[in-house]
Amino acid sequence: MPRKLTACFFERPTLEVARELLGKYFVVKRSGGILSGKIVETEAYIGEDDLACHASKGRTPRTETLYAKAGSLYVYMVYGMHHCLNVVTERVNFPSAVLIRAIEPCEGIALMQKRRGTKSLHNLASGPGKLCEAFGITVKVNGKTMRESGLWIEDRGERTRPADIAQSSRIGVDYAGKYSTYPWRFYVKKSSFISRISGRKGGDNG
DNA sequence: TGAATGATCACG
DNA sequence: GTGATCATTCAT
Repeated sequence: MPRKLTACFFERPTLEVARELLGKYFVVKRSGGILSGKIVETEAYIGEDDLACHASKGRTPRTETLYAKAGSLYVYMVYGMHHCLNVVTERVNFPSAVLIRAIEPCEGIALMQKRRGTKSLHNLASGPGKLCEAFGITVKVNGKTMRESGLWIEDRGERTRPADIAQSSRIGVDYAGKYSTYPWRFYVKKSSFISRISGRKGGDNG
C-alpha cells in the first residue's frame, strides 16, 4: 500500500530529504488520469549562504516560497522557456528546497509522450524542464502545497540502497563559487533515466 | 556550441 | 525603464 509523504518528511535537513526522495514516486492526478514516475535524481539548495540557491539574494517576491512551510511547491520559469519543480524543506523562514531533476516514467506514459513530442522513454523526464513539461507542472502551483495542487510523492516500499546512490556537484550552477563544487546532487547510480548519464566530481555515496 | 525566450532584480 | 543573468533544452 503506497504511503503519501507528509510535511514532516520534508521538515528535515535538506540533504537527507534529497537523498531519501530517490526511489519515491511522484504522482500527479488530473482529470485526464494519473501520471507517475520514480524519482531518480535530486539536488539540494540550502539557505541564503548557498550561492546557488535563489535565496542567496535574500527574500524577494520570487524567493518568498522558499521561506514557506515544508512541503510547499517552489516552481519557477528559467531561460524563459522551462519550468523547474522544487519541494520546500526544513523550517519556516529557512529558505531551502529539493529540486526534482529526473523521473523514470511509470504511469501515464502516452500523455507524457504527447506533451514531450517524443516516444523515447529516456527523453520524457530526464531533466528538470523535461519532467515539468511531461507532468504538466507550471508556475500556477508555485507556493501551494502538494495537496492543494493535486499531486504528491509516495513511498511504494522500494528500498534504495546506499550503495546505489551517487553524489556529484550540482548542474548549471557554475556561478556559485565554492558552492558549485559541493556534492549536493543525488542520483540513482545505475539508472538510465537521469539527466546526465555519468556523474562528475564529488563523493560516491553517503 | 549556440540559439531560443521571458521573468527577475539591481540600477538609479 | 534598461540590461545582465539564468537550477535548460534542442538542433547544428
